[in-house]
Amino acid sequence: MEDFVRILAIDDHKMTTLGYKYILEDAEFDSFKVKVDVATGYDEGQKKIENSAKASNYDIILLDIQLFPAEAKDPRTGEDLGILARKLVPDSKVVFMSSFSDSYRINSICQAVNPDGYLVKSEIDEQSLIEMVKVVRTKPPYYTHLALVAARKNIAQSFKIDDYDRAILHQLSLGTKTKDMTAVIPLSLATIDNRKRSLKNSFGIQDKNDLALIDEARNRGFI
Amino acid sequence: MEDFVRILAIDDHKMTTLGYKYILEDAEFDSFKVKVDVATGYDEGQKKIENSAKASNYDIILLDIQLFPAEAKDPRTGEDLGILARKLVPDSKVVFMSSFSDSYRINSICQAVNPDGYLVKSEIDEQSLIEMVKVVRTKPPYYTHLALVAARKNIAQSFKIDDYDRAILHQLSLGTKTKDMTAVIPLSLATIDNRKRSLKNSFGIQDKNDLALIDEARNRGFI
DNA sequence: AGAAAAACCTAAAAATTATAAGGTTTTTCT
DNA sequence: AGAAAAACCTTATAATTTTTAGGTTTTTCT
Repeated sequence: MEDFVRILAIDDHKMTTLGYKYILEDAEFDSFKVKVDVATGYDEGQKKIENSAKASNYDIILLDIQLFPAEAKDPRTGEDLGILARKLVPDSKVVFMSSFSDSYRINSICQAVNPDGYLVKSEIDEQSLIEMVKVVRTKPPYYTHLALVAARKNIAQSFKIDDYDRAILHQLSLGTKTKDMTAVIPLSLATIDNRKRSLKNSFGIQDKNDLALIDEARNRGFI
Repeated sequence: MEDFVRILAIDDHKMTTLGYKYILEDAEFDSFKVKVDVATGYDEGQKKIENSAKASNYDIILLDIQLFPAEAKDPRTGEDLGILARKLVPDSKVVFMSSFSDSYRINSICQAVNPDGYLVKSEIDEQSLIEMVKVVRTKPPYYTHLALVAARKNIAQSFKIDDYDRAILHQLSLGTKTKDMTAVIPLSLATIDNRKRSLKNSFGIQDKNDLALIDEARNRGFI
């Protein structure tokens, strides 16, 4: 049996969508074949999503975030199309492809759309693109490494860690003694001390020592 | 006339130093040829720097920062060799090659050594390596793009810009209205207002509007 | 094991930053 | 051009953070 997975790829660079198309349509999947429909630009993408609501849905919608040249100042982004898709075709999986791994934007997108995938373009290659289709189809979500790191940063940052905290953690990880940090960080020893303590609190390791703090900070991706 | 530029490349991966050697010795320079001496690891590097002080100096010393495996916990880094070189052979140019573009470390290195070059390894290719030698020889310093961005960040951060400030700048750049930012940033409107004002002060554009703030933030690499 | 150093902790005063509640000026839209 | 909205600014109070000036406990070195 030959099942078809239908994908819509929206990007303002036609070459990019065609790249996705050729790679995915040529790829060998176990139990299905892929058919990729492409849309160049915001308006064409919007139309194809709207049409798909009336006819047969896409299985996966690939959305570039930046759909207008940076200098165009058009506020519409792939995020808006994602929201639209969620409303009109809730069964279609939505996957963002972005050239930036900026954690603010990833966070805002995750809150607004909760996508089934998020790929940072610099991390995409043939393998990961094919893998993404497999994962998103059966057990979403699929995040590339940088996207995951950025997303996790935001979750961790629900308690706030600022530049000073980061500098302290960084110095700790270098093995700088706390008393010598005043030379590098413009805060008093007491404050550095206080901040270390409150970091330990935030991390839930209040009665552990500096090594545990370094460990935990590394685990959470702050170092 | 065939002038020789003598270079010492120190890295704990022999393949890396050999890469530099073959690229630079094969390259065509206008008025000179290059001779690259390699040192694998900290101790060999230290010895060659010490010896060069007694005999003929190197023109350029290329230093990897990480000279021990990450898990080794040895606190000695290329930075220490840089400090040594400045003391023993002040006429040799010192250039760091680092795999991270971490702004804290770049800053600490710039303060301790004030290097004639800083290259982020992911940005190095044949052209840039050759270009680096030309620039460092005649009109240093040479910084790759990421190193420059990171270094500039630290200079700008002499007045402190924290996560909230960055979030505000980011929202501004997205075109979010100030009054709507309270939904995205956990601060009161008054505070966001205050912070925008003090950011303008810090940037020296106190009587300009939000557009000027976005511009300036972009110039300084905060957006 | 004992001394010295560093880490860890507390309390209170000083400084900074956030907020509330007003105002004025500028921009935007019809 | 005029109304409405948003941006911009001020002042006073509340809340938080930093600093100072001491402690105690743990770690490190001889």
